[in-house]
Amino acid sequence: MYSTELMKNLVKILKSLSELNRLRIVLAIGKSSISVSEIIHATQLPQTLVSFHLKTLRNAGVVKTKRNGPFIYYSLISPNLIDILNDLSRTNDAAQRQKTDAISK
Amino acid sequence: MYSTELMKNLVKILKSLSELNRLRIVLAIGKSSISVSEIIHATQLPQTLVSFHLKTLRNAGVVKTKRNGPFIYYSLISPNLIDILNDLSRTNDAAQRQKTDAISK
DNA sequence: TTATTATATGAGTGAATGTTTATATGAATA
DNA sequence: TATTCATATAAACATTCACTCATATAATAA
Repeated sequence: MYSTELMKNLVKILKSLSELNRLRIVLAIGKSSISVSEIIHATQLPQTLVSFHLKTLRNAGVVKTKRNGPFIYYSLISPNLIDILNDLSRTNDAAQRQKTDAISK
Repeated sequence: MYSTELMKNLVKILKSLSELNRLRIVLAIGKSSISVSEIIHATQLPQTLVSFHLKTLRNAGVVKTKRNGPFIYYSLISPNLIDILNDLSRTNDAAQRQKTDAISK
């Protein structure tokens, strides 16, 4: 089904999303376009750390940038990533409940 | 939107999926239920390594087990995880094409 | 041009994580 | 019971990775 290439790509995205601060950044961006300053403000993370993580997200092909004067605006290349993350969260939530239910029987 | 708890849970799943060998294992399991031997055969990975990764997937709440004699069968707690991964892969594929297209202009 | 603001990069450090080797457990069979 | 097969665990090692600190670049304003 999946070629090695596709799988490696998938791993790259998953890895880029699988770190709390990066996930917070991605969710802060959401379906809009916000500057690094706004990301810093939203996440309360040090500037260098935000920049560092944004690089990872760029390399993974998750976000894209657009400069406007001194500001650089970040947005998701595929905004529906947000929907996918919501799906995953819901799915897992249901799974966790299932697990708990099974034990409590 | 997301509580810290939910985000940490999401990170845990994402992290469990964001490693090539674990992803291969998850995809090998797919929507069915297969024994460890079958996983080993499908992935061509050393037995200890498969066992090791299965533990991570169990801890992340991604897979569940059912013993049948000497065999232990693994399946996804939420089989629709497969659909979500497909979505993510398709989404990314489209995004990559978008990026390439932009450059080739 | 100098200073200031916004953002990125590089080096260094410590912690987390994947892999291997050796060993253990648990079920089935002789 | 002894042996074999299926699977799991523990320790040791190597590598990856997140974070911080210091510095660089790029745009704007004074």
